[in-house]
Amino acid sequence: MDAFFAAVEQKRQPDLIGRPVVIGGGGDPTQRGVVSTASYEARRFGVHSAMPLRTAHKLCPQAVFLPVDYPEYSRVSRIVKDILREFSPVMEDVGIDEAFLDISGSGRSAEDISSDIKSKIYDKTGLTCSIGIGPNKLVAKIASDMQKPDGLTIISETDIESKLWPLSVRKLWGVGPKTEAHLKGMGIETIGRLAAAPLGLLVETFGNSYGTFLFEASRGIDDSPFVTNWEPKSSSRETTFQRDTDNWQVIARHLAELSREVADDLKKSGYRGRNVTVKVRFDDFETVTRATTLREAADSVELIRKAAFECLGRVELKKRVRLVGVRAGKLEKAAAGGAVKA
DNA sequence: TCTGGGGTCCTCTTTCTC
DNA sequence: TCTGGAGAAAGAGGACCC
Repeated sequence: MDAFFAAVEQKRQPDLIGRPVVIGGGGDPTQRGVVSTASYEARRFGVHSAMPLRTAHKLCPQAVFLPVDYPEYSRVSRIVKDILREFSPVMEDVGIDEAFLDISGSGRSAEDISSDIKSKIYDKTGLTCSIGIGPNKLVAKIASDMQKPDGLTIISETDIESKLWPLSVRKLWGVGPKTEAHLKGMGIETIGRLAAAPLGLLVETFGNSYGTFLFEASRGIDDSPFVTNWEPKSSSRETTFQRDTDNWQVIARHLAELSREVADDLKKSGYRGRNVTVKVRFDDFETVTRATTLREAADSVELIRKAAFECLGRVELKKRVRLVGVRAGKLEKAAAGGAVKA
């Protein structure tokens, strides 16, 4: 979906159409938070996702800042996903505003299906999307990014060299800022240059798994399957304080509250965690985690909180704390009926 | 001066168990 | 009882995604 959160807000508040809109945090650009989505009007001022709200406000003070309204975006997301499933039962969710669709068995042309999908989504939601067609998920994903908004890009196996190779390595799904910088240091800036690198060098530099991935991805090779049903592996809550703190009471109060939220989330989703991890980020952004394994999987506030405090006790609180978080991992499905104890 | 929150997966090291 | 090795599990950190 194109600038999804911002587009949903512009749809329900039409006076926002044509204006720079920035969605993020609590919607107050003087508070801590980052940009989730910026409308295309705001992007012209240099505002982009993951940018601190304060920075966005400096770049574009006239923008309308709004809080993230997940329930509403999820509602619209479900409408979109339902439409996609009409076109193929093989759909893989990629977050709230993206999905992969396997249309290889449809017998229709990609252009046909794409224009059908676009018009159906527009009819039901008033929103536009960008579609990428490729021989696999990796290539389709890159294609979907090439023409936005409201784009359609088709890349076939024979287009890999001409369409993929000139692009920055950063365009590959799985190459982030760290790897981009590392590759740049090796003189590799484009996907084409990456494709020219010997497998041995990549494996030596990045390890077997990631090195092989880079080698294949640069050639447009991706045989990863569609993941059509997904089980959660962990469930977590974390908070960044508005001001860094060294007040143990404040930290403890938040840790207790986060533990409660994690337990609530587990109960609602019908899972129990076998493992509890506490995360602490200090004012210099150093982040440490401490984990503990429970005797048996739990979803009770008491057990999760107790484990969380045991973990916190192993963290040396030598600097001001910026963030605390609690995560339940090693999830197991709660036994039937276990979640409805009165 | 800044740098969210919710996730996944990988790697390395340590600890446990046989 | 001590020792060492192999392999699994646990713990910590880091990179990446939306």
